[in-house]
Amino acid sequence: MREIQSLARGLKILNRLAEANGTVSITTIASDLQIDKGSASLLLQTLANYGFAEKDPHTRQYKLGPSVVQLSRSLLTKMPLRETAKPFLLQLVHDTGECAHLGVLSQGKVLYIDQVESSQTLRVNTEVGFTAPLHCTALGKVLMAWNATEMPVDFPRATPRTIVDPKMMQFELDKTRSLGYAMDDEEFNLGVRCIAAPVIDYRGKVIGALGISGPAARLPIDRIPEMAKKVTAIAQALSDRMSFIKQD
Amino acid sequence: MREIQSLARGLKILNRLAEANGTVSITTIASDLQIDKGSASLLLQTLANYGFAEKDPHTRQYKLGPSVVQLSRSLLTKMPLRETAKPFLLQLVHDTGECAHLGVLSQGKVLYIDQVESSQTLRVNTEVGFTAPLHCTALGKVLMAWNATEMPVDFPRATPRTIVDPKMMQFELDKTRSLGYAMDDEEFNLGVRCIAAPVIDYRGKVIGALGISGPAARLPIDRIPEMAKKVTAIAQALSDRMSFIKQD
DNA sequence: TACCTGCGTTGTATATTATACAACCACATT
DNA sequence: AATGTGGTTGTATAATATACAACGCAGGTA
Repeated sequence: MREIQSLARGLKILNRLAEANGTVSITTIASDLQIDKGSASLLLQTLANYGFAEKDPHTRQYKLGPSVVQLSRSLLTKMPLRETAKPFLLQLVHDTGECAHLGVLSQGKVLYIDQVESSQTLRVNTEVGFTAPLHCTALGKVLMAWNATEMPVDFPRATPRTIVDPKMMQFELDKTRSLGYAMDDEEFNLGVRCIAAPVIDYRGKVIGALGISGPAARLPIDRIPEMAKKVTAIAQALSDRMSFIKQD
Repeated sequence: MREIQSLARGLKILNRLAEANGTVSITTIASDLQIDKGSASLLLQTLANYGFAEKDPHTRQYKLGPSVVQLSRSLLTKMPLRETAKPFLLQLVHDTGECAHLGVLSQGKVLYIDQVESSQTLRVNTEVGFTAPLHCTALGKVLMAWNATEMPVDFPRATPRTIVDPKMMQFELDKTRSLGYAMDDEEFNLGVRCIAAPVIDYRGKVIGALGISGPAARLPIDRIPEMAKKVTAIAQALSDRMSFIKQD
């Protein structure tokens, strides 16, 4: 597998800009990514030429440019899974009263590609594009359970309840596969529980996961099976629908 | 201005993937962008390694990868203009009953950064990321009027009412500057009128535009001044607020 | 089934071009 | 005004992207 170095460097810079809080200086980028200051300058200029980065002419610092927003829209609007899933997410919110998510694998993480909030809260959809670790989210466990290659090497702790032992995780994934759904029991955010189930392709491949999340108080352990039934039912219905979509 | 060729090629490929409908083959990309088939293959592989492109293993075709969605979210959630503008957009929708937009300049086009739909329609925010030509949109005229460098060379016709003559456009921009707002009189979509006003920085720079759009029937010519007053009032209020934001 | 065609990948030699280094310049800070 | 930090740019070098060609694979067709 050959890789074009300068392109790879440019992409790494984009990721670096994305994880920064504000703007970033060239020297910071250069030292973080171990590349020459002058080379970094050229790469940033190129990124800026195409709108992928933007330079504040005053501070001479860089940040992400607007082109990435265009690309994102292009991807999201053409994604059959997302388009198809929308009504199912709405239905799920209606059935459970909790907010619903749709996620896919991206670079060893869960990428949230759609979300429907429960009734009262009318917050906008900024959570689209959010990424979370696989091992401490319900969506992530589902994606791991049916994509063996995607198992991360370490499981950093997010809360006291996070599963950090690989053996325990194996057990957890076995359970997920046999039950047909996964749960996140305050393993990512304290006080929040999630339940997720797989979305299956026309080829039988797990291409995504959908689920609900809510405060632990509204999702007590003894109600989990009942709620999980609703989640798996919707996921199954969506999978059935997806089986007609040949594309991709 | 030096440009890193291979990075530039990679970014061009991303744009090419974005404008495609479905997936794209390597040969198509190579011939469209006038690059060697083998080189294109390497570039695509590199893009795929970082999640910026995705290869369908079956058809061997490529499409955009999920990383762009992450980048987009990172940009949008950290954009002070967008965060600050939200309540003003909501207010504008409340005041006028029409749907409101917020846009910025990107690569010689208007990029829609946020949108609030009027009451009944509950469509999701997929229009974020949409781009339109400058010369036939109200937002675009505003951005052009106060950014002299951004004048495009040609003005392709979108509807019979599109202004295609550069002289006429100069007049239009003069009018925009003196009135403090711009209008799109069915110049982009037949039956749709828009009104937009500038959003101004703490430095006095026009950093964006906000506006409303609605069916011509609800926005007759004789009601334009009255509606424009509401738009400019909100834009002014947002500008005042933005004057406290030093960042960027 | 066998052949053919079109497409993607990969090996390799070449020279293009990215890179590192250093000098220069612009700011900001003291 | 002087000093230091950080960005840009010129230039020589060699690393590396590139083009070309050969190979392999899959799909379609006879």
